[in-house]
Amino acid sequence: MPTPVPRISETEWEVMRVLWAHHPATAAEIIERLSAGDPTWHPKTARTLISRLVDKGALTYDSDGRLFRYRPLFTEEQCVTAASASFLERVFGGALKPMLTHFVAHQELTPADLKELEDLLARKRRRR
Amino acid sequence: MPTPVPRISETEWEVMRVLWAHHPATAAEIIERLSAGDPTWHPKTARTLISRLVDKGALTYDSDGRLFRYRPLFTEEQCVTAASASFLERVFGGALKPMLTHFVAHQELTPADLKELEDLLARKRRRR
DNA sequence: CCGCAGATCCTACATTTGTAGTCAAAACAC
DNA sequence: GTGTTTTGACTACAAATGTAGGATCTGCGG
Repeated sequence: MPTPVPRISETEWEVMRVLWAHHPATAAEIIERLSAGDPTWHPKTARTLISRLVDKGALTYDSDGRLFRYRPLFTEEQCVTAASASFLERVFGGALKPMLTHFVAHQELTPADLKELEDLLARKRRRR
Repeated sequence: MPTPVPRISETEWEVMRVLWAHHPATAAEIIERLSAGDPTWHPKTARTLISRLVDKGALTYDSDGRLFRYRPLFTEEQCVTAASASFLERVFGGALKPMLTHFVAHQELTPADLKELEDLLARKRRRR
């Protein structure tokens, strides 16, 4: 069976997102991109998180001399799916419709987005 | 300003859900309902979580003799909103449409649910 | 060759979370 | 009224998380 997607913590998600967007990448590159988005990132902190992600099997690397080029072991899709299922269960007790209703009701969407989602739902509905 | 919604952990959510469904409630009642849903709940564990929730300001209680009747200090709506915003930010980098698309694409919805959501979106769209 | 910037490795430490156990006081059963 | 149960208070302890600091190695600049 496939290794289950490891549990990724809040700050670890930021590291993963950087790597999904662009990999492989060295620690320095990752840190670079992280602090571009948020200057408060401490390099040491980022390195710790990278190591932990390797430990928990979310990342791996290829050594290039003494340099490591990191890359994700799971796609963003896989991790998103796992985290979403967990969130749905935790906060909405697994009930999907209330969850979607909540977001649609409370958040902003452009008319174009609304239309697009409407179409997606309509297609999905007709396809059954 | 209003006290911010405290951060509620995974297992704590189960305790909160019991209280949102029915409050005030004594520890014994809460434990009762928890183990009804999942017999593996240990009473001691539940009590610890209740205390922690009081500590972090998510619950309060009225003493009735030496008995405590607990009740939520925030509505389910408030906590759901906070947790949802945090999830959206963490997993989807704050992008709502991809999030909705993901759920619609990956989860099961009855045709009736699909229709209902479609209508909700349509109404929302026309109302602007 | 020599020191130094930068890379990885290892260590640190307070908090939060999951999961209970112990203790003392009160209430209830007889 | 004495032993038992119940309730809340306090304690325990490992794993995960957030946030770094220090030690070591090493290739590059001189």
